[in-house]
Amino acid sequence: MKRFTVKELFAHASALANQSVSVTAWVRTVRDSKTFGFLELNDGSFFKNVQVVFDSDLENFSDVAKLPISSTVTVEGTLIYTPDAKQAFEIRAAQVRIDGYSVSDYPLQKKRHSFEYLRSIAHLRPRTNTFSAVFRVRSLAAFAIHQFFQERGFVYVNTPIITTSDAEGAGEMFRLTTGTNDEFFGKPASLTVSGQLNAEAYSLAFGNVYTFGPTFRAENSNTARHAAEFWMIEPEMAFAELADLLMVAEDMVKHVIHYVLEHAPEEMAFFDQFVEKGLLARLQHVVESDFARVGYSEAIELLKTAKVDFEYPVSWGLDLQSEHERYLCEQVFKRPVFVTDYPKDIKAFYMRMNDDGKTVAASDLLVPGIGELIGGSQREERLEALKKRMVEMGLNPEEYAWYLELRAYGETKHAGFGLGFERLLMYLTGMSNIRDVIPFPRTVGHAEF
RNA sequence: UCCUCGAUAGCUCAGCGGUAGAGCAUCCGGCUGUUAACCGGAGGGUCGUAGGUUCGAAUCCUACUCGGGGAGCCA
Repeated sequence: MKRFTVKELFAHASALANQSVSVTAWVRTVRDSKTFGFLELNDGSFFKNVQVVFDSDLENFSDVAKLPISSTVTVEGTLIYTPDAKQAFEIRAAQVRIDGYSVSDYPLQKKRHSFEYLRSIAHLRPRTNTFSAVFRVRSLAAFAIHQFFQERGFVYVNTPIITTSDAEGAGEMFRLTTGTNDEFFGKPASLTVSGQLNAEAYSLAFGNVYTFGPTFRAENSNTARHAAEFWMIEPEMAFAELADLLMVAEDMVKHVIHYVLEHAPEEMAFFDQFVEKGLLARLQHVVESDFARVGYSEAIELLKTAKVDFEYPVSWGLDLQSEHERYLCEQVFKRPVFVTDYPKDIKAFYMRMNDDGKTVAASDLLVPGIGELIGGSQREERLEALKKRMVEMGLNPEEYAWYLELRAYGETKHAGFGLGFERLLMYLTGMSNIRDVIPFPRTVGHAEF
């Protein structure tokens, strides 16, 4: 008898009507009465469960009826097509073989659990509806990102996880040690906080490149949006200006949304119903509308004239606070918004100075509910200007010798951005805590599992 | 790191000075079409830890630990 996955059964239910099928899966729930019962099975291949009807003709009827949740069974039976019932089809069991017993203290019950509790059993939570949906979407979104860049000729570069450059300017680093006093690499080494500088080198050879890999920040952040280990996508484009970069960023976000809506409709409908009401309408709106663009200076004016009492002051030269970012994208523009041309003093040394001498060609993409999803800039390609900025910001140009050589040997304008993959997932799924979109999250004080 | 809220049964919570409760889960029984099935019964707790106030503390006070939310840092 041919064995099918649950996904295959759902895909071909009408064609398989009245045929003999076999499926091996875990028991999600059992309901029984005196002479018959129902099993709901899931084998991980599909979001929905397959319903199995079994009756007292089975020699092991009472054993099956008492199966603890998450036991493993192989069912052989006839597929009954039931398009008018709550389930599209069911399997009338001729035989239920018990492959492996679970036990009655299985921590996942047939009820809603809090996300906090599920975090404490991170090894089991992928068996729940919510996390099954989250991590399938995570997989699809990762593929969609590769697809987007590959189709546009970007070269995927694996930038190093271990780095000895001491001040990439993107936060606290984890120091690496072998446990002895020797410096394995001859000098202090750390886990990377960004692949950007390395990606720039490759963009000045291949033109368009992107990285997609893990990133580490040793910051004592305790929020729903920060983790010590997360994944980041960093495209870098030669011969490109800030405006070119923003177009790519917008197209990429839309592509990923489109892809997951098309390839995970059951999961996305589940999020819309149980995680964030209105999610599908929100994403549809994003795909169909143009992202807003506003200069930092104009954004400051909008905030100054806003009829809202902000906790933090607004004035030109200060960085935008969370409440300001939220006001801009949620109240003023009601969609994702690129804020561009920030004051040079609140941005990194490598960002390209604008002609006004006060602002740099940088942009953050702010989205409702998440805050900063993307941070990017045109890079300073002019060797002397770059050196000048490094000195002004207290960096030693000698430590960036190879980075400066990129400018010396055929300088050209180029631009890139960093996208926090988990933040994108939060935006796609409506999940509100970054710890719930990473399989085994690492945050301050937490690296279990 | 700061602010704030919280910690009571396996899970989600109520009780807020006077002998510890509910729903779900578990176990037992019933039920011929269920959909987080339903109905009946049972078992299950040194009320986060340590100290204090009080005749008496889950309840009030202090410290600590852990967790949620917000802020900063950022992606």
